[in-house]
Amino acid sequence: MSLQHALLGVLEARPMSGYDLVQFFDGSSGWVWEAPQSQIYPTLRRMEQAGLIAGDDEQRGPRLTRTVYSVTDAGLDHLRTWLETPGKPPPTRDPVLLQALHFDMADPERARAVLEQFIVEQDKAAEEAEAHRDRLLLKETPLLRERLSRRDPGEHERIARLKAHVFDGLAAVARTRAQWARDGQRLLTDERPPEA
Amino acid sequence: MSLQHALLGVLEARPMSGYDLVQFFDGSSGWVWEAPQSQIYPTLRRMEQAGLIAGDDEQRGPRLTRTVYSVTDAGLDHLRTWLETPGKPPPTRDPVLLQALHFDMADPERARAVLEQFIVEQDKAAEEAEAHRDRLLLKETPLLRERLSRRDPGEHERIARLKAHVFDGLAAVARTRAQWARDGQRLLTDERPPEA
DNA sequence: CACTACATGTAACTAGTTACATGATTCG
DNA sequence: CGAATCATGTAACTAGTTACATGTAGTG
Repeated sequence: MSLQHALLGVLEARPMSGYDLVQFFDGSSGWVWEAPQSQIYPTLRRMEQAGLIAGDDEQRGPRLTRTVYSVTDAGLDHLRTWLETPGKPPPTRDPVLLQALHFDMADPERARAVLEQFIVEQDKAAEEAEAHRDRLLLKETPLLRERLSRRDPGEHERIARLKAHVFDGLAAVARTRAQWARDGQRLLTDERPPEA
Repeated sequence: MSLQHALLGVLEARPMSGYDLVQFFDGSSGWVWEAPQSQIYPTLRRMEQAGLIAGDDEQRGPRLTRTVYSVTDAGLDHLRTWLETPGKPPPTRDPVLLQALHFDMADPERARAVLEQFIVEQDKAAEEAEAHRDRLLLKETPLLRERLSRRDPGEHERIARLKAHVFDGLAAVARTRAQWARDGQRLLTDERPPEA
């Protein structure tokens, strides 16, 4: 269950409440790993029981409490070990490729429209990933700043580059997929003269 | 649940038993959609109850029966409708990107090794997808031949190109990801002189 | 007769989705 | 005082994973 690793990775930058983490993973900024609110709270409690994180209760007003979680040494070990362990590839299961696989049975115009929406999504995802990559390279994002504040300044550039590279990958894949879809649109409607 | 659509898509080419479908989706040829045996049999029964497929019991020897499923008209409608319906993008949840996001906390050599295995996997996946794409273009694969046998010969070339294009996409994404990982390896170990 | 392929299932589990539910605090 | 935001949960469900379980038929 990689949600645990995702949570550890974020909490390593800065201790946060469940609510903060929900904003991070449920909202638009759940960049590399998305998760709904209903998954996060139970996971946090299981992680606390497992000793990976420690919760600290803070008073916010007379009646409202929030629990701020931070990564324990055991949690850091757990994360580091996972990080350095090659994983087996997840099964390929891509809805849009599955659709495209049978586009010969579909109305070409409707199939084009399916790809059109896909292209818009992928282009948008690529732009957002590239924008975030650039912000990381400039060390402008709040979370990266918090991370770097506890690291040797000599490492800052390398860390920023490594983080940025992930979003570069996200963008590159999205661009590749968008281009694939554009080629598909051409194939769908291409009226080529029968070959000799 | 797209497994249903995947099953309909395969059964459209040729009626098959659960066992045949298990070979197709569980084994190495589960190209675009992978699924384990334990998921396929129950799904087939649910689809039969829903009227999407019809099972025909065949005797294989005195005591062994197999059920051969074929797509019903309702199943074909269901598939076609889904095919022409744009889907919302699945949440991004990529383990290797999540690992890479925190490679600054890992031993560079171990992180390199994680990427190395990933590169080998992606290159292999790309090669296999490209080989399959080529077989499809030559109309050499058994399933495509069965499909084409019930289609107007004038359509054959277009159908083969559309199917092949899906595997082209699979390959392109795998190549992109492999290249990303290679760039990551370079970043991990790059000893650059501090900039002026 | 042993081995492989054929053929079909179940049980227990983990992960993820969708929807509902409740109340506190802050700001305008 | 109303709205947005803070804050935390639960219930019911679907999808997917891992492992176990059973027996038949064909081939050498």
